[in-house]
Amino acid sequence: MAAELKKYKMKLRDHGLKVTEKRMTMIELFLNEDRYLSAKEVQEQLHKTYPSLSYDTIYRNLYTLKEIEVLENTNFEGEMQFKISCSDHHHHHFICEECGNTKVIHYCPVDTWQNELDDVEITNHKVELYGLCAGCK
Amino acid sequence: MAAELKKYKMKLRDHGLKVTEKRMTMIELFLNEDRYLSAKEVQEQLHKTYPSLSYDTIYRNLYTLKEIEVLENTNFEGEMQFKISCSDHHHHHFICEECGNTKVIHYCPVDTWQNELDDVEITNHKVELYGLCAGCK
DNA sequence: TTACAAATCGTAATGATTACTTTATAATAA
DNA sequence: TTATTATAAAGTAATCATTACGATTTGTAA
Repeated sequence: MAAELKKYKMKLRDHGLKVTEKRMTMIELFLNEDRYLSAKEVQEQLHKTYPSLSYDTIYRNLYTLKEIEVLENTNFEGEMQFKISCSDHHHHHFICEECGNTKVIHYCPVDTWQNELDDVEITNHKVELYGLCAGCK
Repeated sequence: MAAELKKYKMKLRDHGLKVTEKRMTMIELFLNEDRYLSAKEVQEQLHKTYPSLSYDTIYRNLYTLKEIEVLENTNFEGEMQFKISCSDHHHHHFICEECGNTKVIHYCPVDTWQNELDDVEITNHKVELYGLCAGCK
C-alpha cells in the first residue's frame, strides 16, 4: 500500500472509524482524480471493483470523509460533488468547466466583506471561480 | 396596478414574452419578499390565488424571468432559489441563515483572482456570504 | 476466536425538477 | 371586435439525486 494511504488509515482510526476496503478504495479514487466527483461518478468508478456497492454506502462515506476533512464538497452543476481536501489552510477553488480540474485560490477578502457589512455576523462563505484552465483555453 | 409593475410588463414585452396574470403575480410575490424563494415556496404562496398552478409553469417562468434578468438565482440549501434582481451593477449577496433576508455586497475582487491565476480564464464566479443579520444576531 | 458495534446491502421512499400532451389565453391583424 | 396563431398553462407522469431502513456482513478489540 502506498505510504500516502497510511495517513488516511490513521485519520480514520483517530476518529474512531473503521478502516474498510470500500472507504480506502474511495479515498484512492479521490487521490487519483484531483477534481470534484459526484456520487454517481463515484458509483460508476467503484462499481468495477464492488458491483454491489450501494448508494447508501457511497453517500454515508462521502459525508463521513467530509466530516473528518479528508474530502471537501460543493454544490456544482445541481448536485453535491466531492474532492480530496487539498490544503490545510483557508482556500477556495477555481474549477475548469471543460475538464473539471481545479486550482487552489489563496486570496480571500472575507475580512473586507465583514468590514463592509459591519452590522451582520458572517459565519460562513462560498467563493468559487469557473472558467477555462490553461490547457482547455 | 403599481407603477413599478409597469416596468416589468414592458420588460416582458421587450423580450417578446406574453404578460400573463401568473407571471405578474409571481413578480409581485418576489417584490414583496425580498429574499431567495424556492419553487416550493412560490407554489405555496401562489396556490392561494391559483389553486391549479402547476410546477411546470412555476419552473418555466422562474427560468424565463431569470433569462430576462428580472430574477437572479442561486443554489441554496440543496435547491435552486430565486429572488428579485436588486441591482444593475455587479454584486453578490449576504444571506441570513436565520430569516433568509439578503444584503447586497459591493466589493468583489475578481480582478485580483484573475491576477493570481493568470494562466486561466475566469468566465464566471460565485461569491456568497452566510451568517446572521443585525436583527437575528 | 468470539462478541459486538459499525458498516454495508438491497431495496424502497422521498423530494426536486423535467417532460409532454391537451387545453387555455394573450397578442396581432383584419 | 373578432378570428387567428403562437405562447403559456394545466394535468399528470417520468426522471434523477438523495435519503431511509431492516437484514446481513465485517472490522476491531478482548
